[in-house]
Amino acid sequence: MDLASTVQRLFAALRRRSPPGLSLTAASTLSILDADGPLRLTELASREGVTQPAMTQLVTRLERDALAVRRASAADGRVVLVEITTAGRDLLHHRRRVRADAVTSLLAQLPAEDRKSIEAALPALDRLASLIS
Amino acid sequence: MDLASTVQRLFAALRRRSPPGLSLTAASTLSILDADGPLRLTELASREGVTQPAMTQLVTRLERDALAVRRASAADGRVVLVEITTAGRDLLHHRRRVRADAVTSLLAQLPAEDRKSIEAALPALDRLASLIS
DNA sequence: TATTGTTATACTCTATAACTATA
DNA sequence: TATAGTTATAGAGTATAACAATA
Repeated sequence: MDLASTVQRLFAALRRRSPPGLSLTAASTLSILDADGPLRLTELASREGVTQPAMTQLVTRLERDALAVRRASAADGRVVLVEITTAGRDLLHHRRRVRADAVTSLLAQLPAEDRKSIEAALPALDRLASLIS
Repeated sequence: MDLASTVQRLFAALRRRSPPGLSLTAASTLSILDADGPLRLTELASREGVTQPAMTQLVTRLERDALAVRRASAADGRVVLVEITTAGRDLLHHRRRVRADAVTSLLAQLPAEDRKSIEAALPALDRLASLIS
């Protein structure tokens, strides 16, 4: 029983219950844009750990779906600033709510002591995630 | 701070540090074959939560890479039995070891009480994962 | 007819290499 | 020349629909 396998199993399960229409990377990128405002494409690619061409295409899809827009930088003509739209924000928040509800209802099926230990470990797991990023 | 987001962040981080050469679904499918022996293609698809055509293609890739083989069923001529090879088993175990080592070295960077609470929650998280599948 | 699996087709997502535009 | 981003190309991975073989 190791943490990596457990995380993988949990994630695979979550993914299967996620509403479709937004890939993992797309959702994660929207989260960053939601939290940290307009960002350069290169900065986004670096934060997501994907290549610049991959981010170009992802942003193109997000823009096609009206979830984000490209803007020019006044300071540097080469730079593209990516910004989340209201529709993007709405979709993101809706997905989060749906997913959180699903997890909550699953947790409710566990014994109380299991819930308690998971809840107690959450801040530590969060710090672990921050450590890795 | 919710569990779903934390799991997603942990998984994204793990994925980025995973050695290449085996996708998430490929690794997960090999795990099933490793643990539960030769299985029918339909059974594999159902356990992975993917469609039958998707599993056909995945098994074709695994077979091409010599990680699994197709076998005929003596009892039913329609059935394909998928079996992990020694090379598949070796690769799987190697990946697990590499990943477990990475997680261990990361956990070592956390305060002792964080490690303790994560360790304490692991069985509960495992049960949660089983619940979802 | 029902079940098992494959093939055909299309889309997302990713990478590397080559390119364009701006600094 | 260096940097920011795009385009070209290729491959993995997924889905739905249509098909072939076996039961």
